Amino acid sequence: MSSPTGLDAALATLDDARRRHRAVMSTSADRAAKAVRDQVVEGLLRSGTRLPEERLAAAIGVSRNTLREALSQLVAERILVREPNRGVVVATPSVDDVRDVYRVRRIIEPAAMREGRPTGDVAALALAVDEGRVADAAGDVDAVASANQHFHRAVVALAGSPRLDAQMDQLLAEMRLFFHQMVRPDQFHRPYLEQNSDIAELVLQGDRATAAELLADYLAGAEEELVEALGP
Amino acid sequence: MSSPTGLDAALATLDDARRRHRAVMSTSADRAAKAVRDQVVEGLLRSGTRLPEERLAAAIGVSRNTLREALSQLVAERILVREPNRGVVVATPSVDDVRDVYRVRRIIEPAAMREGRPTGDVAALALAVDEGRVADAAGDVDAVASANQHFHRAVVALAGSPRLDAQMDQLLAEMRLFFHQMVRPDQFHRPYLEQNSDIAELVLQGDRATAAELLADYLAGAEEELVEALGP
DNA sequence: ATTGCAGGATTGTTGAACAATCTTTACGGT
DNA sequence: ACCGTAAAGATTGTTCAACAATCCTGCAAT
Repeated sequence: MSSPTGLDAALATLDDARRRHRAVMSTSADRAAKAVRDQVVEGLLRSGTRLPEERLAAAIGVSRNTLREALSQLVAERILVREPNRGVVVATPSVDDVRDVYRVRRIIEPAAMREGRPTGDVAALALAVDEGRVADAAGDVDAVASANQHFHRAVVALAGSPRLDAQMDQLLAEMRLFFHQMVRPDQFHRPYLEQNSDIAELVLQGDRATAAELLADYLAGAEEELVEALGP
Repeated sequence: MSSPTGLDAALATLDDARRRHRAVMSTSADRAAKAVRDQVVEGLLRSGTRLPEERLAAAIGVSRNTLREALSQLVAERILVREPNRGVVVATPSVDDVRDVYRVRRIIEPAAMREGRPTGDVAALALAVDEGRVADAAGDVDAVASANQHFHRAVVALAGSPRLDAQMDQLLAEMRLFFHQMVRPDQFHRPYLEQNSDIAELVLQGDRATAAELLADYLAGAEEELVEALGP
């Protein structure tokens, strides 16, 4: 089927490039969604703030119709909440939300770890651990938080499942909302550096079962700490 | 805080009614999304068919802008696929998709079963089993398929997790796409009636651990059968 | 057969419009 | 001063019409 010249391969490469290019550009609505999502995740848009369509659209440089599409997307991601006839508001997660997110994480993360398909990138785990160490040494609290999220994303990526990856990304975005609502989030992530390191070590040694168990305990502890820091 | 008259309760009831009313009506885009989703799930819109915005919008009785919002939602649900500058098409699931959906189901369903929170409705399981028996007795193949889906939805509902429920609904919609692409889907679901019954029995007896194990095996078998029936 | 090129169709995106609904302000009664 | 209410103003939900960019089709020319 394939030609003797390298043509087929070259064509495939070009096709890939085109696909990547389109993925980068994406639609206007996706870019708008990303813009808003980033602001929320970054903590610039706090829980409870209302988002007026007209002004927001103008700020992002997109039409109100397009923005609307973006906002619907974010509502589906549970980052925003729609209040009929009153617009969308940045979600203010309840304790129930924290418990539910952790319920899902406690199921997905250890399971993904045990799954461990060849597609899964083990090195990414170690990388995230290092990233955390560097950030901690530099005293950059936000970077430590980011590294921690990268670690957990890498854990789920071990399963090599696009659907799990997508859901994990959503859960991590929700987690950012939790953090921004904590009273004193400063030192929340730091203690987990050590545990991440232990878990990565176990995975590298091939002992996924104990790694998964450790991770489960870890998550249970983190959940309680978060509920504590959030419950009024 | 509560008044001696039943006023507070009455107000709360009215508020509930309003909320329900709004949930039923929802937005125009949500209704459009449901209309298209139903057609795909029902099998009236087959994999690969292109969906022209103008005609579709007219058919549903909604503006092109609103339809667009609905289509984006369905793309996010993986029921449709967007081909840039060429519109949306009903997704044609690959074997990889089947494997990934089952990978997620094998993780989520047994875990939800083990979770077993008080919120979870055990009776719903038995109900779905009965529904399947009735449908089978009536020789209604589609109804057997529906009952089977209700069973698995009930399994996940045992965890009492809104987020898991939402994901399961998406996965089940994707499953419908798989079925409609099978060569001979007629007798696919029937053999699972028995297994569903066994699992429900175990759960009712409180032996969730073995129920979960049985379910996991069941899912692994179903996956292979589906891949077989789909692989060209 | 393949290439090049008009012409038509469809998508991506915008802007303006309008009814329905919310919010605010101002007003008048008590 | 307090309360409810009515008018005014702002915002949302939704539609329509438009237009550039892109894709598809058929046809002619090589």
